[in-house]
Amino acid sequence: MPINPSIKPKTPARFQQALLKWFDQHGRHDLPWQQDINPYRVWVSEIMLQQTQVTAVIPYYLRFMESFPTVQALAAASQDQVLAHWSGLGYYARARNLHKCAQTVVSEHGGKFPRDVEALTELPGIGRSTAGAIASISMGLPAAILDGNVKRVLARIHAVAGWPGQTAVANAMWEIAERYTPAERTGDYTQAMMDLGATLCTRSRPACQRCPFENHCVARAQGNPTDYPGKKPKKEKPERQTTLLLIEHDGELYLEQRPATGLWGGLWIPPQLEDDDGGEASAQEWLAAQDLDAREIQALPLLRHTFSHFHLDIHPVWISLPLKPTRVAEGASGWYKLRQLDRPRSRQDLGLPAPIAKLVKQLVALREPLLAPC
DNA sequence: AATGCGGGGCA
DNA sequence: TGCCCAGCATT
Repeated sequence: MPINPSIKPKTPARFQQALLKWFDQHGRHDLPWQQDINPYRVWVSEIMLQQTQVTAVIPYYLRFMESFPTVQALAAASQDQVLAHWSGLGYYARARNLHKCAQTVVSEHGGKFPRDVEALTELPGIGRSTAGAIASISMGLPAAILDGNVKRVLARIHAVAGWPGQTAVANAMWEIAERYTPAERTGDYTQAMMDLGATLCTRSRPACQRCPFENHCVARAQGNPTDYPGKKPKKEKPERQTTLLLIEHDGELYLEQRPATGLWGGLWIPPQLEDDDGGEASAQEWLAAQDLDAREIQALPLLRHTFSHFHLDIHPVWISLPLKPTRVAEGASGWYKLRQLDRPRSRQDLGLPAPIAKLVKQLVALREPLLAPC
């Protein structure tokens, strides 16, 4: 790829024109949140899309909208119901913020999202970019966004060096984003930028040949579009160990609710021995301490779950009890049918972290011959 | 196994 | 203001 130093990005007006033309012809217009557009629907989609790709979000979004069609419905729901709908998406603090935000919109804004970026930003879980997306897409206001897709597109077109996590780099990109954002058709422009980043200007193997800015992109001219945006400096992830006690009686599993904030906040998991890699042996110890008798104990294969800042090695131990104990945990806890836990639709009031859902699935497979004799 | 995604919250 | 925090899909 020859380097052409004379290449220049388009002026804002030409940029908008080319982008909107591309969007009209090749962009996606049939996504669920592009139908019946209103602030509530756009807001929910934006929060989900912050962390997950479109194809994964769609089923969650449809289920969410079916259960909570309005901000009032969401505000009236229990946090457990909301977390259950979020179960498997990750970043559960966002679901908690989503719920809190709905209640704020109802109690302090009469059930209407405020029609201005600054006021939107005050709401829990809504930052500058998400506020811009809601304002432009659902209200037609001339507000800029700078999500991951837009960062990638702009960083490449202008060959912006550095990692966008750095304040100076982010500020430079916001300035470019504001400069390009048009006063007319702002919502279409916003969706077009996100669409371009998601479908053509992808992290790896960008489809530059099909890009409307192929001949006006500095990174393309340099021949190294994937060098932009700059990478986050990486650091070592520590490893932590934990033993999970999958306590089962008669097809039911014992679960406890996590504290409201922090890791897996508000979600339901089996009793946990933290910083423990003893597996079966420490499970025996725990049972003795609880004065419980197990009918059967079986260590299951190690499950490594990686969080953003550490690895968690989960040592699951399946414990089959002959009798259901009367013991009650400090916090919320309960016994739940394994086969219901295994079907998201039938555990509408219970959020499970992804690795726990995976373990439940394994357990069901293990138990299936016993549960459903043919 | 590495990567990245947007915002909250704390020193 | 600059860090650290958080869960999963994709690659």
